Amino acid sequence: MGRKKVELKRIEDKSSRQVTFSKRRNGLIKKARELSVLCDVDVAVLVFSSRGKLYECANGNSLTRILERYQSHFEAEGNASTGANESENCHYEYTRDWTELLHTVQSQLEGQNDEQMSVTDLVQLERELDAALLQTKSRKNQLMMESIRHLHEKERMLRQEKELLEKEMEAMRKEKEEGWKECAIGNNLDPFNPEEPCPHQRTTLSLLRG
Amino acid sequence: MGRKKVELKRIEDKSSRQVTFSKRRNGLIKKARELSVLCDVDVAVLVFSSRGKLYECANGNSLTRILERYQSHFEAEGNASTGANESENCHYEYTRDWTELLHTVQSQLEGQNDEQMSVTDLVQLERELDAALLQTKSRKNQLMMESIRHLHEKERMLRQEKELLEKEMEAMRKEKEEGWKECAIGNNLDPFNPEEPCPHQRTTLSLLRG
DNA sequence: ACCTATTAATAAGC
DNA sequence: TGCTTATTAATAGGT
Repeated sequence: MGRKKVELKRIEDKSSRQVTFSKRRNGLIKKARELSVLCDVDVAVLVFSSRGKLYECANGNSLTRILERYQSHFEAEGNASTGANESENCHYEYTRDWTELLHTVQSQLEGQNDEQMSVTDLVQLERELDAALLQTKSRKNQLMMESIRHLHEKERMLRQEKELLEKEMEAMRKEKEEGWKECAIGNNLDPFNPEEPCPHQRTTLSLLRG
Repeated sequence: MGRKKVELKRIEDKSSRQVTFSKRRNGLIKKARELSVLCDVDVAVLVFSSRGKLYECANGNSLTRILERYQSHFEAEGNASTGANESENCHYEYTRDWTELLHTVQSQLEGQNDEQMSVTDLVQLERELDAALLQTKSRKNQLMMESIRHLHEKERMLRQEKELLEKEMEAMRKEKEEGWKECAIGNNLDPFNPEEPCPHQRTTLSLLRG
């Protein structure tokens, strides 16, 4: 889809290859996003340029995305709580750790780390990432389950209200019919309705009866 | 790029969504393959359908190898003759019966395996378990999100119904008041009620009036 | 980066 | 699913 049709083979010219890479990479990611939104599915795209070790990803469920989200979240509420209780402190500590973690991973991915990390370091890193991931997933699940529970409760309440309304309505309908009947045959007041039915009515009815 | 421009939002009609999913998934994978060939980079695409099925496209080795864990299965169960190279077999629909996997793990745990499993075997086993886990999580998420959406819709409906009932009730209340008033001042029948109000009533009223 | 002629993807319909 | 076609979207090559 350009000025010329292109063959499906490696572009030999380095510059053109780089340009095409950039354009098509963006296109691919855009399309991945569209697919995930339109069809409501999870999509991940990873692109490893052989040299620069760049990587890209699309859609919410990937590890990277989750970690990024956590990072921004952390940065957003940065000055918020000054550690009132233990659990808040704990949370703060964790997110702080994660930010560091992210930086570590990032420099890893960018190859800027000058291959400093030993296998032991990497094992440790993996453990920490696993922990972060676990916590993230746990929190996500918790929120989703809460949401579902809450919605169920809401539904229950609404059903109850509706039922009540329907009953009231039925009662009203009956009462009205009764009322008409009684009014019609000259029985003045609705015995079920203790409310004073407006003095005028009482008077008028007395007159009729008398 | 079709007969009509489409909004970037979830396609609500299930059937259209499925069709679009199928088309765009193929398109995405095609583009991924083109990018990897033209620009000589490693690309991985993972797509989890709403039912948790995994479609993937991966080429190259480096870190992508992590994602290639699924490939061995297809080489195993498909015609192995189409071996060729990795990037050729770029598109799979991954469906697997996990029962076997579980049996393997079980014998592992029970030590009945006579520690036959080599590290290589265990690596493979880990990969397969990872895959199973991924698919399971994807499916779980899908179901939870569906549930939430559904509950929201239900809530909306119930609110609407309730509103309607309240309006009806208000109308009824008004009507009733009107009715009482009219009855009281001697206007016999409810002009809004076309139903024949039982002959007896009519007779009685006539007598009263006469 | 931006610009368009051109090709490629795809929405709708069958 | 697969095919067709009117349209839109992506992008190759140029600046």
